[in-house]
Amino acid sequence: MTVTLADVAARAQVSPATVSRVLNGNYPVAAPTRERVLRAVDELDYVLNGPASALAAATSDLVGILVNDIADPFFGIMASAIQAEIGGTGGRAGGERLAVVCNTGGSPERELKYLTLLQRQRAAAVVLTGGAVLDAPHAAAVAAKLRKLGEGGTRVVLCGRPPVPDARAVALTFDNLGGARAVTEHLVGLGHRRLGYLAGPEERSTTRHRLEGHRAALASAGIEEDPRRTVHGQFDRRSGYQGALELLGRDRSLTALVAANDSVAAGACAALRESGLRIPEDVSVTGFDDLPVAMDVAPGLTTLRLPLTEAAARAGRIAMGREEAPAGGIGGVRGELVVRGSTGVARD
Amino acid sequence: MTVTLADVAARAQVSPATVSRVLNGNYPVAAPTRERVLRAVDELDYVLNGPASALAAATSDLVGILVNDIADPFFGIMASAIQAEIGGTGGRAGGERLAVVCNTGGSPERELKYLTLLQRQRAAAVVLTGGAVLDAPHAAAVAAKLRKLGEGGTRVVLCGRPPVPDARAVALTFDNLGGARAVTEHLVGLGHRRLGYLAGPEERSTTRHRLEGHRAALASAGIEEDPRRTVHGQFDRRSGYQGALELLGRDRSLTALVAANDSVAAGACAALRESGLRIPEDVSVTGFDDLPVAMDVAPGLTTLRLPLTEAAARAGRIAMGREEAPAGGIGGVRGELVVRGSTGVARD
DNA sequence: TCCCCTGTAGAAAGCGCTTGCTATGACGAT
DNA sequence: ATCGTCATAGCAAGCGCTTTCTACAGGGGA
Repeated sequence: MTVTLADVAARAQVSPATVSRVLNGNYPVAAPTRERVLRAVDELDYVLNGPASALAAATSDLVGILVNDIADPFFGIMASAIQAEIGGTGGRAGGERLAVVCNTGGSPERELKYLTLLQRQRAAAVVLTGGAVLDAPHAAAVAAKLRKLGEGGTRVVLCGRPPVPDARAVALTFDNLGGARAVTEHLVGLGHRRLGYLAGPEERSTTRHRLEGHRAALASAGIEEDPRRTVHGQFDRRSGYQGALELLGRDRSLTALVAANDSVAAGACAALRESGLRIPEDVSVTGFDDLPVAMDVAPGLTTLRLPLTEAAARAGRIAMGREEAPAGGIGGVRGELVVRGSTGVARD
Repeated sequence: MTVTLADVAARAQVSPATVSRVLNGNYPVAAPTRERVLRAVDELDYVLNGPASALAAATSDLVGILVNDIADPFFGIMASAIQAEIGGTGGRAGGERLAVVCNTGGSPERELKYLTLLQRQRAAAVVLTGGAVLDAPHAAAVAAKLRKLGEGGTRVVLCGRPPVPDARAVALTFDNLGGARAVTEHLVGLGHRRLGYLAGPEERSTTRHRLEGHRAALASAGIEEDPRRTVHGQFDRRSGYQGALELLGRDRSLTALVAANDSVAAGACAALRESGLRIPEDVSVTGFDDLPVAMDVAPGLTTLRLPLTEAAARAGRIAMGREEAPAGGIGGVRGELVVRGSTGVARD
């Protein structure tokens, strides 16, 4: 029924071993023989059986990319950049891996499930992107799983995620704290003293670090922290919309809204518009990440640009073994404040 | 080194066959035996070897999702919905498949490459989303590949893609033509007679069909078609921006800009704003798809809402064999016009 | 001339799992 | 008491590939 290695071997009048070697290109095969084999492969339209190959070789050409939400452009952009580095060129030796994106939906269970599935497939590498869940038991479970993956020969790379101790995993961390501080400092510099904060999901590392940066900036400006000026939600537009209404309902005198990311900020802008508040005259708004949407809201969003594409591409290269891991297995990625029209001097 | 089925069998004092059957749950195993096995699995922290299993069973639990551009929310949303249906529950029998998203970047070569890779992995199903490349040789190559996949037992589902003849593939097609006509008719109804069209990549089916719908609406309104009022580009924001400038440069008297999708429309809005033109007083703008960005541009985008999530979920279910394929293997999906602030009566 | 080295190909032993077929009790039926 | 029938469990034969080890030429160097 299906064509196998043996069929090719028969047709090319060589042994299966030789065919395998031609296909993998990691053993000397005389040129005429090679050509004969290649011709047979072509004539029979032979397709290697992946599972069999993976079983025999004890590795596969699968690379997993875990994302928290594939519908979120933040992850779409990273996944795209990683995959571009992975879907490379030629043979097991060279590259030619199947980059697969797995959507965890931010759920630790599904994250573990996917890691197990990838472990089961004996994946060549795994790249985990975005914030981690900080809940201790889950963090421990994930760490254990990553450790096992590493021991099993799977290369593990974290991109935009805190390092995992003992898990020979390379981590590229985003400077969320510093970035968030820069954003809030910008606002403070414009005279804002009453700022609302639209945070992400409570237990997420990204949420935590950005919030810390915000608070650090407030503290060093001598602004007292008021828990009623922070609301938690998801990292999406809807949460931004609802959160902004909530914050404004609690305290109409806020002059600035700091959002956990650009999608949230976009939602906040919509809420402000509908409330008849002008941006930035009445309320300034800031985002984070600098996704395309930052340019679509009017006025353009002041935000912190994260070099997502570059960082993700680097993660992909490291996962493929085409680039050195940073010293100590941990590399930091910094962002850059981009000032657009959504922020202005505070009213009053 | 690694724990195998045999280890589990030894520990549970049963044969490997029994362990396999407990794990797959498709053969009667006495309750006490089953429990003993399960306990052993747990104690040894056993993880099934996917390749070995796939080899022996001649199928795998991989489901491929092909997208043209993972960084585009259009595909992100669909991938997310498909994956949600696929990353189901329990055992080979029940569902528990590994949904993997493959980013073709719109390139036919990569599309073929991924299909081969999936064929190589003996994927259980493949879902292809979004427009197809219409170039004849490539279309034929893809069709041949899909046919082979189908013969190999892989279920093939097309979502938002034209049907492929002879390739026992289920197709869920979007009514791009009808939707585009509705959009343009809306504009014509508002008195617009000079409309620019920002099209997608030339050879893409989506581009073609939407353009046809637009032209059909113009024709039935007795508006003469002017090729200088159409520009082609990518399905992204940047193309919308540049295309709008180009179109306006050619003919400043346009009163409406019809975009191939929302991202393009968002770019066009930015271009209009920068050109000092008001939306919709000076120029009306329309999008297509109704992605989140449609609500972020100001004013909100009049667009054609496609039920992406529903359609994709359905495609996922069909791929999993959990839902009947539509009669004849082809199902149509219609959109709905959503009128927001970006369109108004034509000036003059 | 003989031997050893280098280059190339084959034989064969698995990799870890699934599954058709067979074996074994335990029962109720005859 | 005897036998057919279920319900379970084991045996063993692969699934299609990789890779170690062995075999065999041909070609120098001694």
